[in-house]
Amino acid sequence: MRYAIVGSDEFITIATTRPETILGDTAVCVNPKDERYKHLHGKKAIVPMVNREVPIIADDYVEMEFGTGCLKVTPAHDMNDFMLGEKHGLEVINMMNDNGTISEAGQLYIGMDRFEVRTKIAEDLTASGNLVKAEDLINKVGFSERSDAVVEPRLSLQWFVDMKELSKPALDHVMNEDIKFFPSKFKNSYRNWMENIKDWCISRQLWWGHRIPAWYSADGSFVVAKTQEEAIREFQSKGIAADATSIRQDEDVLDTWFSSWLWPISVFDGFYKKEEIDYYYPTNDLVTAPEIMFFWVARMIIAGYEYKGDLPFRNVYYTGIVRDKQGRKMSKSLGNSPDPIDLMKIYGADGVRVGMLLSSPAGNDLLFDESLCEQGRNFANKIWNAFRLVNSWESKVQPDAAQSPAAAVAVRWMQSRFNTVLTQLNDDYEKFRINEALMNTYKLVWDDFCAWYLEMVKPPFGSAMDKTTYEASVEILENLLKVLHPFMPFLTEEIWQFLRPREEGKGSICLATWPTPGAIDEQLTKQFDTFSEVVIGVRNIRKDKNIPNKEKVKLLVKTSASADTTFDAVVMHLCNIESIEYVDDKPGSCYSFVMTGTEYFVPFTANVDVEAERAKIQQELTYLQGFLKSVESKLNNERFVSKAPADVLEVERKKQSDTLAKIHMLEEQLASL
RNA sequence: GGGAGCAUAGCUCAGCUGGUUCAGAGCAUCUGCCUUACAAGCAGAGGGUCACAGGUUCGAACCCUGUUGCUCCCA
Repeated sequence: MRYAIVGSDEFITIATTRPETILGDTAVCVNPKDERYKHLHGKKAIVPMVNREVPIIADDYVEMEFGTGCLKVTPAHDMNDFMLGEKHGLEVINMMNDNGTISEAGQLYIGMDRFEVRTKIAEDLTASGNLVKAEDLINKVGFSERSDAVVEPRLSLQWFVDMKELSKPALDHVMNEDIKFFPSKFKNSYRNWMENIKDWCISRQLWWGHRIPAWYSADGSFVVAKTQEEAIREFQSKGIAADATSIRQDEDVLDTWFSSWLWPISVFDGFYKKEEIDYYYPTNDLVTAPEIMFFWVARMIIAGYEYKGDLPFRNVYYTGIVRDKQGRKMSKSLGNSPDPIDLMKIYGADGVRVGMLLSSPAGNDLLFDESLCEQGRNFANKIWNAFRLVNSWESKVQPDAAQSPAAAVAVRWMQSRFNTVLTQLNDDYEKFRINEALMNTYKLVWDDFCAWYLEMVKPPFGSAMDKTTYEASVEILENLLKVLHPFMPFLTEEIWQFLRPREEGKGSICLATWPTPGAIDEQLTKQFDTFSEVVIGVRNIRKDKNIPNKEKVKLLVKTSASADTTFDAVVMHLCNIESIEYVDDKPGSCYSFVMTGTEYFVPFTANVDVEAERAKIQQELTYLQGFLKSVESKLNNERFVSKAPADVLEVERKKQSDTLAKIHMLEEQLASL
């Protein structure tokens, strides 16, 4: 469109996608550096159709390369134009009604819809010779999420809360960690928001909500009051005439967060009653989504300090957002959320719960995948089967049966192991590493309890179970149920009830106390590590050499240290070994494996492939020699030796000596084959 | 436009103060097993240029700079 310049026959051309808004134009703006328009600074232009004279102003805001480099300014109908208007003291003409039709202030097309006017005004501009060119282009237009109407910026009167002073304590107390965020990375965006906080617009043009308690009198002044009667008294005390017919309440309602920010207080009815809020406030943990950190969390903290003079909660745990496999947020409107009830029918409530939690690291999104629920169900099934096994022993218990050495060490180890993991779990929870707590619980139950402990104490087919081991097993399982309970409330309750008779009405696992870690036997832990490697070593030999599990084998041990027989009974039990013998000399004709300072031998059975044995040992040798080389190159590096701390050096030297010893043993073996 | 964050195995993620074999887990994959709690299971195995390019350091997935790609929040 072209705008005539006052006092000359020159025109200035401006591009717009909303030509109807020229009815509200109050300036034309160019970039001060733009040579094309320098001579126009301070002059006036005539807005077409309404023939209003408006100033031509200069501002850096205008991009010279965009469009014609010349901007029409409509402060009432564009946010950036509004800012220009404030800066340059421009007139504001609100040319649109709130139903999207042209208002009286627009002068022309009054009462017509804005889209009709857009077409009509193009015709009229053409007729008057002011339309230079029309072209199709694609631009970004906002649509209402609910009604799908095109959003039209329009100047309106709103209520704001001055946040500057109000928000200061909320920033400080999060920065100094009086209130902790998990994960802490959210402190950064919180600080950025709080340091640049804007006043809070609290009025909304909606039908439903808390209505703004502001009242206007006939002369346009206002008061804030709880009721109409109070408002009238308030007006009268100011000497303003007011009665029920002459005053009216603001029709706007409050932003939904304006009640939510009081939630930590109002949930205890804390503005009116003392008893509950005095007991509970401040609470411990708030669990919520990071996307409402500003809307809700920040404002609850602000309100807490403002109205209670204290923090509302100590920790804020931000969960991830559940997304579908395409990465889209799961939402009701998209309909991409699976029905949890259907999932529960397939995987069980606990299975679905575990599946979700397994992959929900704090602050990261979770891409929902049904296979996670399947994993949860499998875990539940595993626990149930473990219970079935322990439970089956009840009838096999013989009071006078002696506890086997294997079971005795297994119980001691499992108790110690439980305490180790429990300590870890407590730390995980302390740091809100919920999914790690779950994974550690999962491994404690599946690997330590089911795969190792139960196998170690399981009596051979047809044998009796002794009372000591049975009772220890029940107690261990009870403790496991307690740590599982937060993740699998239903299953653990069910088993809890079956495991022992419980007192009517008082026997729920919900009422059980979280276990406290007992002693950890470090020595036993180390012995177990060796033991488990021996078991794996024997299993590998059986597998590689096709020695059936049913066939008993012998195990020979040659060790430079004194023999440690703590776990021997368990090795025999788990690997079907008829005897373990400690020998001084390397036996011939054996399969073997090596661990630090100790060699293990299983005598050849039928069908030995000596060549294959040799190749295997050679392969391991090659690897160890390469490793030794890398360690030694480090140790031969003078700069490493002189600068690295003593303990790091010590570790490297130990690696060197261990490796040398291993290589020596393997070479001997190779020679003896 | 302003701000924050992320990039490690096929997938989802750990890796906390730079230092225990050029990296761990779960799932998935592959190979063997219906071994008396569990095949929804058991025993094993393979799989990685830690986005890319520089730099600092005796030593970098980790610290610094740049590049690329992605995500979120605000206006």
